[in-house]
Amino acid sequence: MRHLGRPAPEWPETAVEAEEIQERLRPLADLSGPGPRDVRLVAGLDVAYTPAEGGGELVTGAVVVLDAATLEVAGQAVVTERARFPYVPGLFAFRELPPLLAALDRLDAVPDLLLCDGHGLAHPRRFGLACHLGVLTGLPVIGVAKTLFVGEHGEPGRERGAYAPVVHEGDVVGRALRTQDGVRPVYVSQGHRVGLDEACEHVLRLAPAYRLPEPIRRADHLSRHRS
DNA sequence: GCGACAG
DNA sequence: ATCTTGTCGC
Repeated sequence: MRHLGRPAPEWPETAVEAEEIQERLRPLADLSGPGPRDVRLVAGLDVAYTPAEGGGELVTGAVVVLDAATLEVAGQAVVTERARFPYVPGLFAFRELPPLLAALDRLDAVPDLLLCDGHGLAHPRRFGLACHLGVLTGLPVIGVAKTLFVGEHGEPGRERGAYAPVVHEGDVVGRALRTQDGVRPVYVSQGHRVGLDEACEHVLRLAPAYRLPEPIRRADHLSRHRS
């Protein structure tokens, strides 16, 4: 899938510049549902970190594509490079985007849906990694995070499938979704071209046995073994 | 002003 | 994210 990620023409030097980019791209995120009809290939993305020789750090972006029906691996790609931005809460897309876009470019087939670790709409400026990834690739993206970043929510029911809306500054920005009975919920938020209801349905269907959806678990494992 | 803060 | 062993429980 060549040319999905633009050859980064401008990259922020400061946090202020990074925030300006988020503000400028935010309107481009499509938050209208429902989203793609028939999803055949789903990709999970994750990044692992490694200290680099002589200072700095390396980021390893991994993408694992699964057959949405059987959950069997249909493709994968891994890319390791030097981190281009420091970790700043709210701006970590600028750390993970480069290796992820590079890995996506190495895929043979274009996925119908992307699942990334981290938030989408549930972000201080409503433009987390999932939204940024969607705007840059044009693909439908769902954000799945392990911890709450912004907003608050009630305790979802104990059973798999139960959920509670995450509200931030008066807006519903996502959901705390229980993917397995009795386990901590994951935080699902819209990234691009997928409705919230549909996003939760996809996450639930893709997480038949563990807390995190299978595509993300596979990407997590791949990024570690190759970093 | 102080602390907290996706990964 | 990463640093880290065993251990309690299903």
